[in-house]
Amino acid sequence: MSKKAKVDPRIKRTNKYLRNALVELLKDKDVTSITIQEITEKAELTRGTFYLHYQDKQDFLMQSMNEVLEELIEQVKPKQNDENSAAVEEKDESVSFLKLFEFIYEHASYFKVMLSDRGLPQFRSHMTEIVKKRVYGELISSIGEAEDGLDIPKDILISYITSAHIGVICSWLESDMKFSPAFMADKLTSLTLLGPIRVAGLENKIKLPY
Amino acid sequence: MSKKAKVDPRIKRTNKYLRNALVELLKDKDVTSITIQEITEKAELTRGTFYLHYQDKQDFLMQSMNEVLEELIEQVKPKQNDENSAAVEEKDESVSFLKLFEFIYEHASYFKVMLSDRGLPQFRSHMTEIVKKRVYGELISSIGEAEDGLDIPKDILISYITSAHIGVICSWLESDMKFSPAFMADKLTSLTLLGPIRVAGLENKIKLPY
DNA sequence: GACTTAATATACATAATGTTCATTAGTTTA
DNA sequence: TAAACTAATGAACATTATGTATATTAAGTC
Repeated sequence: MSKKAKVDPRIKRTNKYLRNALVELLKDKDVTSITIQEITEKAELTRGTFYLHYQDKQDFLMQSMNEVLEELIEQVKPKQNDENSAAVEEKDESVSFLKLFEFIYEHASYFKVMLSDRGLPQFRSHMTEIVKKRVYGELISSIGEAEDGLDIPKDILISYITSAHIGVICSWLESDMKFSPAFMADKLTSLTLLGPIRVAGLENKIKLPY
Repeated sequence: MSKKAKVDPRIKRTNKYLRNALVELLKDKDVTSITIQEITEKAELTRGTFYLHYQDKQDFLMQSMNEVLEELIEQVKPKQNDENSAAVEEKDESVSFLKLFEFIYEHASYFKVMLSDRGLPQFRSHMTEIVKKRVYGELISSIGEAEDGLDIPKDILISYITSAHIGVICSWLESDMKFSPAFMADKLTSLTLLGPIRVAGLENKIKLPY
């Protein structure tokens, strides 16, 4: 089951051009007001060529999104010893915050526009799902075990954690990655473990507005 | 400076019909694929009437959004003793989590679609700004004072808190508000104060994947 | 070099947009 | 209540983007 399906280089080229054109256009205007015309023009291709590969704009956007996010999943996935499938149960299946920040760092301009409100709305929710499953999957399972004693609904807790995670990523991207991936991963760990108030050192100084 | 500007009842009616039509359509399809044609049809108005009030679809969407969110700001704002402007400095300017949950509860169907990925992307970012300024404004100021000792960048911290907050709201809406606003406000307070791990009672059981 | 397939150029039907204007109907106010 | 105002309608029209079809050219494969 080889992965390489020998795809025509012209197709690769066309897809790349279309994808790049999209990202360029997203820097100026939001995805809603970008037309297929504009995309193909910027990509220096015919509009007909677009329809040779995609049904419509939505189809194109979703496919591009899925390609990038599947790559992200690959990167973030813990390496498996494929040769010795018995060793898979090994231990430490944990997926790191760090890997995620590193991948995003490498594709920053794409993530920045797609997570902004100019980008595809589905991108944010898709990424949130990925963070949920791939980054916090293990943590979530262990919540399941202790569930009875939990005085907070599990899905609220999970939404809290994952949304906060995505929010931190957005803020980092908007600052044009002022800090290193390692720094970010470290801070996010503190926030998750201690909570935002204690991290800020405000536990005695503040009363919350509830 | 009276607030009531005596707006023609026909205009009010038209706006209401258009707004309702939008929300209805958003239950079935995403905002991108909804046309002005469809909106006016569902509202049982002429397309010409639409252009009498709005420049284009985006204009309409933004205005509707702003109206609802300005109402939210009003609700969430601490009551001022307008008659005695000296008493404004009083104390406890705090804006409650509770008020926010209560307002959203009242307008649940609107918030649910608008915060989903079928809605206006700008809605989420606008709401995030409101939560930042109106709900955590005071908290953020006090961070400012203690800023020197802070070992985490302020904007990351703020993004963490506000994104988590919005995330919890979305999860609540998606569950069709299984819990009361008061319950939600209470849980969110715990999460902010203690952090998600301690709230889940996992502080000893888990190692984070960093 | 022959075969295959992607990209082009072009044309066309369809649908939504945004504008205009004369007419009808509902509100305000003198 | 009649006159004056203005919102909504209906209809027409130019423009733009969409999606499809087809014959031709160019690039990649075997």
